[in-house]
Parts: sequence; C-alpha cells; structure tokens
Amino acid sequence: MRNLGLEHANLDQKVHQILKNMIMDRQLLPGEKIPQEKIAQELGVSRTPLIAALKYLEQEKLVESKPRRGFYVRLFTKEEMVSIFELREVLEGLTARRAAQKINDAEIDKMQQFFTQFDLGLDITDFKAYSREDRQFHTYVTQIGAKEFLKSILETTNIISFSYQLVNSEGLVRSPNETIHEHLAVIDAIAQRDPEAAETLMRRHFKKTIAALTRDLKTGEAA
Amino acid sequence: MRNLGLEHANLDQKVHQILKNMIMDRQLLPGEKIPQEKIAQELGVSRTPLIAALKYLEQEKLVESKPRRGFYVRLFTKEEMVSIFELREVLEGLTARRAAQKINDAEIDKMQQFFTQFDLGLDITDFKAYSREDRQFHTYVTQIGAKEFLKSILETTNIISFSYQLVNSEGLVRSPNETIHEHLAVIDAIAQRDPEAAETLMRRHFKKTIAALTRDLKTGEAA
DNA sequence: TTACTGTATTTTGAATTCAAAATACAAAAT
DNA sequence: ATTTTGTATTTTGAATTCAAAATACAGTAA
Repeated sequence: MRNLGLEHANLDQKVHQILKNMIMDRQLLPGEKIPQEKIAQELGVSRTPLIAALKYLEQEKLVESKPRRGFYVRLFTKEEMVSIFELREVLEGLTARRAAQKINDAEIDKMQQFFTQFDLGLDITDFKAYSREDRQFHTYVTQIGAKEFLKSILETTNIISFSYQLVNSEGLVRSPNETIHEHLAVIDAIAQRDPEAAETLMRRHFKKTIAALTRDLKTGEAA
Repeated sequence: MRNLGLEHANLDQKVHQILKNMIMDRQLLPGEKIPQEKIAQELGVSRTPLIAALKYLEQEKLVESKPRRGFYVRLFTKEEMVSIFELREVLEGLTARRAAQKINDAEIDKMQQFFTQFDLGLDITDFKAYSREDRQFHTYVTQIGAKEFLKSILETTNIISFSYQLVNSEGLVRSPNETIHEHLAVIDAIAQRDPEAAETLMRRHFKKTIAALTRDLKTGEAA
C-alpha cells in the first residue's frame, strides 16, 4: 500500500508507469487477468485512475480489454514479433536518416563511444552487456533523429522495448560478433552525416535480423 | 441530446467516434477548449465516458490536455505536417511492399480500377474527385498490406486523414496530372507482385510530395 | 481610466456509489 | 459421477458526488 493518491497530482500517469513496469518486470504475466480492486488498493488509489491507465495501456497494446470481463496482459504471437521488427526497420531507418541530417559534434562524440568496450578481435561472450549496449544505441539514435509524431509512435508503441523482451539470449536474435560490424557501420554513416547511407545501413541491419528471426520461427525455435 | 447512454453498451468508443468526427468536420476548431459538461449533456452521457474518449484522443494526438485546465483540440504546425508525410513515406512504403507480397487476383482487379475514371490525355480539373480517389487508393493499399501493429499505428495516428485535412486544394499538395502517373506506377508494381519496386515507387511518390511541401513552407504558402 | 484584491462561480481530478453483468458455487437431477 | 439449474458473490461500466483548483467578476485603490 504505497498510497500514491496523497502524494501526487497526476495519478493517471503515475499509475500507468507503475503498471507498465509491472508488465515489463513480469510481475503481471502475459494472458493474466488484472485484478482491479486489488491493485487499486495496493497503490492506495481508486479504480478511476487505474482504469484510465489500463485504457492507455490498451492503446499501447500492452494490455487488452474484454468487454464485461476486464483487462488482460497482452500476449504476442511470433508473427506479431516479425511485424514489430518490420516496423522498426522502416521507422529506425527514418530516424537514422534524420539523425545524420541534424547530429552535432558533441553528439557524434558520444555516439562513437558506443560499442568501444567490445574488442573486435575477440569473441563477444557477454551477451547481457552487449544487449544493453545495443538497446541504448538504438534509443540514442532515436533521441537524436526522431521528433514529434515519430518519437511518440516509437514511445507509445514500445516497439523497441518489445524487441528485447520477447526473444531468447538477452533479446539478441543474432550473434554480437555479426551485428557489431553493422552497428559500427551505421555509426560511421551518421558521423559522416550521410543520410542515405545511414538509412540504408540501418535497414539492412534489421533486414538481416528479420531473416534470422523468420528462419527461427520456421524451425520453431523462438520465444 | 441524442442520449447514447440508453442505447449502447460501449460508451467510450461511441463517444470517441463522435468527437473524432466533430474534430474532422471542424465542429470543434483547433486550439478550442472542449466544454465537458456541455458536450456530455448534448450526448446524454456523464463525464466519465467523455473523459475516457478525450484521453483516447489525446493519445491519438487529436487533442491535448492541460492539467487542471481541460482538453483542447490540437493544432498542428507546418513542421509537424512535414513530419507526418515523412512517416507516411516509410510506413506506406512498407504497406506497398507487403501488399505486393500477399495481394490476390481479385484484389488486383479491384486495385486496377482506381484512377480509371481519369483520362490521361486530358487535364484533370476535378480536384475533389481526384482527392477522394487518392485517399481511397492509399487506404485500400493499407488494407491489403498492413496488419497488426502497422495497421493500428496507421489507424490510431490518423496520419492518412491528417494529410488531406491540413493543406489547400482538397488536400492535394501537387497537381493530379503529375501524381496520377506515380499512382499508376505503384499499382503496376503491386499488380506485378514486385515488392521492391512497389516500396521504392511508393516512397518516391511521397518524397516528391515532401519536397513540394517543403518548398511551399519556405515561401509561406501552406495551410 | 487601469491595476489590484477578494469573493462567487465554474470546472476539474478523483472517490464513491449503484445497477447490470459475469462468475463461483451449491444443490438437485440425470 | 457428471451435468444442470438456481442463488450468492464479485466485478464491471458508468453516474454521481465532492474537495481543490482555476476562472470570472465586482469593488476598491492608485
């Protein structure tokens, strides 16, 4: 019983963020029903802001409502995962292009620090560290390149987050030894301020991942 | 006073659809405040489903909420319009590619009917008819090519609708005489089931529109 | 006049309430 | 033992209520 009600003004958003974390942390499992009264009491709020948060999550596709039944944590199919990556391909292709157009020198410096902790000569075995770096890199490019609608689409659809949650080995579809070169190539193109190359390379990076994912699906291997 | 409350089960969505239409029809103008009590009474519902609908529209970016102030119809800047078209470029590029992969013969027939009412030899002067055809064509390709996330993004962001609402001459950025050839080329590529060509041509179509729009913006001409 | 202060009214954000629907469960019938 | 029926409990969708915040407005002072 944290009792948010007393502390904050904008309850919807607080409750939304907490629920989102609970889903991401697997405290609420896909397919599970969300007990409204129970959670409302745990958070010390009424059902009103809780329902508002659930409806927000429904639009984000993290939750689904069955009329007169309640809300359930959403379950993704393998096909949906592929379609999530297809979207990332075109959307992050666009962010890469835009990033190459507007990045400044300081941002280039920061961007070029990504992946430097990994030695190209050696086999990369720390999947967890690589996965984190991977995700942070994509998020960073998004921060620089996306604005207005694109940013809000990337945020509210959670497609970057989903990608890492729903496949094996720390969310990595392919081996770091393979993808690191693609990442470095994208960094290079953006640093060179070459929008076309940045977009092409980013999309190629995703195309390969989609191909690998599709292969896995056919052999029935994925999460 | 239509009193929806008595007739329907799922009030949120009914109210949402009505509000959306009111905004699209310019019954509620951009920048205007939305009077909750008044509209709730007009529709014969309480503020509860109305607020749910407003929050849904907020996520769709059709409305914005100022805390403790209320909800206002959202106003788009010219830059946002460009960024909407940039999104259409990559998203509809993807739908065109997917459409070329999965379209069936009956759908090809139907698709090839688009724009046949216009004579290529003559100057196209009926902007209204062309604009409607344009919009229906893009929506049709979306229906065929988009699924799951992509479809829901296209729907909930309303980016297709926005495009036609916010610029001059029936929402057409360029002359029909110019764009009709591009439309026919896209139709051809999809009918040939050539995904790469379909995507490339669709994107080229949008790139040209974006260029025209950017030119207009610089000379301060657009809506 | 114009700017400021204090009070009345309206509107908001959120809790509470309530009827209708769904679910759980027990008793009866096959 | 399994299915069916009927009743009690829970949960939902939506209206109502209520305190706090914002706005409108009137009276006063510069």
